[in-house]
Amino acid sequence: MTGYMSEIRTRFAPSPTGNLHVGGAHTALFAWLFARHEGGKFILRIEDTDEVRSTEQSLAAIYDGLRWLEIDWDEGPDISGPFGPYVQSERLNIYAQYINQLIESGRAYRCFCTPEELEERREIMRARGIPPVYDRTCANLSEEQIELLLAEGKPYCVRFRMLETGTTVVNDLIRGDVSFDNSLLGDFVIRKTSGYPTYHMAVVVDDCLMKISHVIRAEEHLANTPSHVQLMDALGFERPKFAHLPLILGTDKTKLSKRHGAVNLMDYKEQGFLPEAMRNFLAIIGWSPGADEEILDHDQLIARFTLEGVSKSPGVFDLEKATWLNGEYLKRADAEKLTDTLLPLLQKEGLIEAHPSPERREWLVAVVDLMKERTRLLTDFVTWGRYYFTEDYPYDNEARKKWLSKEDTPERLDMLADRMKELETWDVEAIEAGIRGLAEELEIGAGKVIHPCRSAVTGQTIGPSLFHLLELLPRETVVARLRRAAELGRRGELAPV
RNA sequence: GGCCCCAUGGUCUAGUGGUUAGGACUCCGCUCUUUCAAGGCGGCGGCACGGGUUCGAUUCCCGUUGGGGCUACCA
Repeated sequence: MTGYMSEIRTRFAPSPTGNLHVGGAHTALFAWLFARHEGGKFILRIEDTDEVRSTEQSLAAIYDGLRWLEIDWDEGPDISGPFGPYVQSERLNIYAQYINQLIESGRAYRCFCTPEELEERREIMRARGIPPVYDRTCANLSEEQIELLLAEGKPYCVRFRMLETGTTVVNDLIRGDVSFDNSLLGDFVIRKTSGYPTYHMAVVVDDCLMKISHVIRAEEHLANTPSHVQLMDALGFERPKFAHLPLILGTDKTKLSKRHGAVNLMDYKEQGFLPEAMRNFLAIIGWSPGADEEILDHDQLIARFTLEGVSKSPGVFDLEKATWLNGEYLKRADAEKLTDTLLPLLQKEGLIEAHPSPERREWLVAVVDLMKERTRLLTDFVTWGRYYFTEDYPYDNEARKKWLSKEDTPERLDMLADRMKELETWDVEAIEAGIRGLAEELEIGAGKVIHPCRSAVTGQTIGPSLFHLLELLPRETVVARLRRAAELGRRGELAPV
């Protein structure tokens, strides 16, 4: 057992300003996997220091997304814990205390520059090629000057006084030592004019107060880390360990964002992804177990995950591969369980009643079992499996072209309908025997009966084993469909479109 | 522009101072079957470039190039 002080604690600290982004889910997953692998704690903390953009709705969306992926947390806004509250807007007095402490010790100072002035000066610095950091205009205001400005009621923010010389070295578990030249780092704002702390202030105070042992976050924060580290040092906090994860990129290799299509994690649920597949997929972007394996379930991911396996370079979100992986999960899925997740979708499409009877459900499980071999997304069941549920299914162009519009098809379909009617029993063996028997009598290949039949009954040229598929449909339905296609064919209504 | 990070096929990646550089997705063939968007088999395709170090570099160092991130009173 490790002692309390050396307990592994990681956190995911999203800001509730939108849905749970795929990138955020990736970060959360890695931090969670690390904690779980190490037998530590995973904390959820809400960083709502952006008073303007934070919403209650986003918070709910974050919960939904994490729960969907089965990422659970040990401490958080909804379950409390020894270091709460876990919502930053409820910790304002804590930050205020540290900010005041910093002002008193001289490591922070009031800045009366207006945003407009700052912007103007930044432009000039940029134009001259000088690092556009705060020029410290207010860094050395005298007590009198400050009193005066305060008396005037001039609005101000508070800035942290960074070290002016030397280097700040960030030891990153993934990238090694990264050094930054202090002279290039500016005094950043720790308290906004509104009185709210900035992210930089809150994140430092909370990570330290909440005893986060490993700050695992996306690489976009690496450049901010020297500032955080100096703040921690000034506050007398012990530095946590850092691990900056590679970013997820879009196919154009830039940071994944809205213009790359779906970036909201839950959009993938809508698209028909299974949470375990998405979790697996996210895990293997920027991480590898080292061996030639990539299909890993919940427990395997936890067992294999290490920071050493995390790569330094960013990875592209390849929807093609995600879809393939989802298909693998579908194949391996338990038909009963899969039926449960599919039911709402089928009901939404109006393909099945709200409360199927036990028999009906049993039938559905058989359909799902037959279909899951060749599906890649949950939505495939709806688009490719329509014919199991309704007579209102389309005849696709391949089926029309190759079989349904052929001259001898109607007659064969009618003969097959007769044959099907006469079968003693309605099961796979009888159906197969009936179909093959007809082909033999007609002295044609079995395919010449099978394909038209599939085309007529499913409207498609592809699908599961025909005999098994027919067995799952009522005999009358099959006969009716054969006759209907024969009739439509004769009337020339099944020509390719 | 400045600072920081990164660099193995189109994509995700394994890997080593000496390997036929391995796997997966995609793509393309072939094959099985009643079909393929299923299965099986096979194939195309890669160490960014230039210098070093070394008997030998994909691997170590430097540079270049390329890509990305940060440069907010957003997080």
